[in-house]
Amino acid sequence: MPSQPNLSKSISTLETGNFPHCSPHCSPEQLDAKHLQDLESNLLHPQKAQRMAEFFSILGDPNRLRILSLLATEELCVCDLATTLELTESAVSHQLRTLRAHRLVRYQKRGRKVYYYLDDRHILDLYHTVAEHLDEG
Amino acid sequence: MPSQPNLSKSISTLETGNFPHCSPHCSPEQLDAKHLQDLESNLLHPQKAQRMAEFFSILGDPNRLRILSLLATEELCVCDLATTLELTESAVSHQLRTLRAHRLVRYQKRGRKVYYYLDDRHILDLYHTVAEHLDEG
DNA sequence: TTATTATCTGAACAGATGTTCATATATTAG
DNA sequence: CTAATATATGAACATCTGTTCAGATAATAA
Repeated sequence: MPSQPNLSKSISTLETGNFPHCSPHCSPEQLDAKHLQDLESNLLHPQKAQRMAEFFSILGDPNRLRILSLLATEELCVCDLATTLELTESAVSHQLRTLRAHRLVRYQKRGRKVYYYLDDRHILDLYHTVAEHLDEG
Repeated sequence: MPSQPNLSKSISTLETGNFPHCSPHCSPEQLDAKHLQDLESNLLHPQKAQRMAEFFSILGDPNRLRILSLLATEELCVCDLATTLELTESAVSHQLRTLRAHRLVRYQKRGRKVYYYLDDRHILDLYHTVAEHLDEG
């Protein structure tokens, strides 16, 4: 079962999009206690960072992304995915297992075939945001 | 140098958010040539999938995410990052190298310190989209 | 029934990844 | 100048990851 933490609040301070580049922090002295406390209030906590990292890691594989790109259009069975992607059925099955475990896809068995389909449309937003990022020079 | 492909067009078919779960595809026959051609037109091509996967992989490490969460608030030098995150300066430096190589952070040298800051505010959108995803039960 | 098809799974293996350690470079202090 | 500080870097190492392979399960076909 994947964990479902609430991360929105912990990153609320990031929402302004205001980056103080080259702010007056040129002091050669150490981090004082107050400043360090400020920093830690904005810091992503280890557990949450871990969960977010795990999620991003799932999208960090080209074959998983290609599987998702196919499933975004229509549901497909393992053998059709394998044929289209030119991968072994075993490799596809292993990847689908990962995607299933993290609730990115669901499946429905019909006859001896198993049809997979996207479970989460937020992934499309991620696609688009990354696409935007990569579009910029 | 990170590549900057245009991915928007190739995923334009994903934009409807319309998932034909359990569509009339129950046929036991093979993929015909036409259907396979349709699929391949929506398929993320290997090179593009590779680039997107590399980008997601960068965000797929908890310590890199924690570095970014700190830099989202203010620029910081390596030693301050290391202190706050309780990592060695070497580990932080290695991670910053990765973030630098993929243009997620920039740096400015002042004296013997090197101050890093976020280079890309799209990362905040990614944060939020993932947060939304993880918020759902 | 047996044979075939579709999928799943664990083990093994190779390749990638992140940290540590030692060392190098560069800047400032004394 | 030398010493100390801040960062960077390559090698070594352990761990993680994705694929292949062999074998297991389940459903259909003959």
